[in-house]
Amino acid sequence: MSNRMDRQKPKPYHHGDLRHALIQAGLQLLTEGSAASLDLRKVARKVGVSHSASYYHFPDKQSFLAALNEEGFHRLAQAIQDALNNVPDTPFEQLQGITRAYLLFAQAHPWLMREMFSGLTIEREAFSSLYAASKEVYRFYVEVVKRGQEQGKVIDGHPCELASVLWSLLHGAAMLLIEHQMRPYADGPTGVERMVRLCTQTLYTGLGREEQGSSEC
Amino acid sequence: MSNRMDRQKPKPYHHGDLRHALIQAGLQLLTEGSAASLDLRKVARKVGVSHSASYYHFPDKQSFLAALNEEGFHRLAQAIQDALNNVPDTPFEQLQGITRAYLLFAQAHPWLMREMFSGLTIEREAFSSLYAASKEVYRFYVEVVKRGQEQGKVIDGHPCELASVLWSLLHGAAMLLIEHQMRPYADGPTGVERMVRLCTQTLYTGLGREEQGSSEC
DNA sequence: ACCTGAACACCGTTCAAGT
DNA sequence: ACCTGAACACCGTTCAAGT
Repeated sequence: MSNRMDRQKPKPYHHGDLRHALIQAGLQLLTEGSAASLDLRKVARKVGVSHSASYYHFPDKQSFLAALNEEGFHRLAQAIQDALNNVPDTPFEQLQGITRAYLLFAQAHPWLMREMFSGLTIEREAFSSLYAASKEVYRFYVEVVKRGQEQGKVIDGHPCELASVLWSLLHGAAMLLIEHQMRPYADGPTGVERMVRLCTQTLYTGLGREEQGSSEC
Repeated sequence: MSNRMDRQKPKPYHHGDLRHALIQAGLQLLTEGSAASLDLRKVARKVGVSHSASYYHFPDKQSFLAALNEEGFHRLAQAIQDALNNVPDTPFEQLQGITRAYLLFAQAHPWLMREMFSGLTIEREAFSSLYAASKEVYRFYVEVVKRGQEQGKVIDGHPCELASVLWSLLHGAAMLLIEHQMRPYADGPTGVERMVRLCTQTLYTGLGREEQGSSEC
């Protein structure tokens, strides 16, 4: 995304592109999971640079975390995009694809997801580009709802509102999943797939039913 | 819950029931919202006690936070209980009641909710009583699903699985709500009520529809 | 323009010592 | 049994100084 390596890496003094390296190291630490909350000095150490160096690129820790979150949203959006591209253009399949992408992403990057959505470490409102990145994800939900409505397969209603409900279910499922709050049926890859089907089905047809007759299943 | 004040508050040396006072002060700081992440020394200061005093009651910060979370889950369970008691015994009403209780609780105690579900500050597995407290909340979902099934108003399926989906939607909605991720239609009390209806409706009848004919609404 | 090193305030945790 | 005070390691942030 950033255009900093188009020059042939002059490596002028100590580090060619420190800002980028810091973010990368931060994401790395996040995947290693050692991060209760990211530690600026540890990140600097990992990059092999003085701890005060980062202050040239980020005014404070919160800004650094915001940059991490932003990258996280970009990757999440990419994952969703890829999933939608590899799935038939029917509302149900799209819904299922987006659900699967979301849950698998969360399972693959639990600490990143926690960082992105904890609400503890940064005020999202204060960082407009971060807000934009999160909207990027949100847009997919709106798109899926809209296309479903055009095909007459999704109920009427303001697409943004319905998209919010959709996101809510995916997000809640993702978070409870990585907090191991829905064991044992959601452990491992097969468990996730089971959860995907459950969520999709619920989103599509709901939990209630009209007919009172009992049916076996 | 703890039986420490049945003696007539002897106030023996400096503080009669420090453990309880620390938790109370922590919850207080959480409601004041100044808490990016709780600060043991600040809590001690608020209680008017030395910062090392808390280490007699909690082995470390994480244990203290676990106690806070536990209290949070108890309060959440209580709020849900109250809501269910004041609502007709039909599955739809119960679903709506539980949804409303969850969202209102989150809106009233955003920092507590973030703390409880961030997953950043404590490992929930390590604290069995905390785990039990969260199950206390989970049980309500299972109950609602089961009763709905008994009345033939909820689809077949393992109650725990369906309850997980239910919790997912509520939880995601609550978190996105307090992160202001679903503005503008969910600001203020009327906005929350709108969200409650949306979530309940979606849970009950889903987003999809079979009939292709267009209907105005 | 970009980075280092020393310095400061502050937090989590420990431990010997107080009542 | 319950609490204090000094002490230590470590983090976020600043600032004068280096290249």
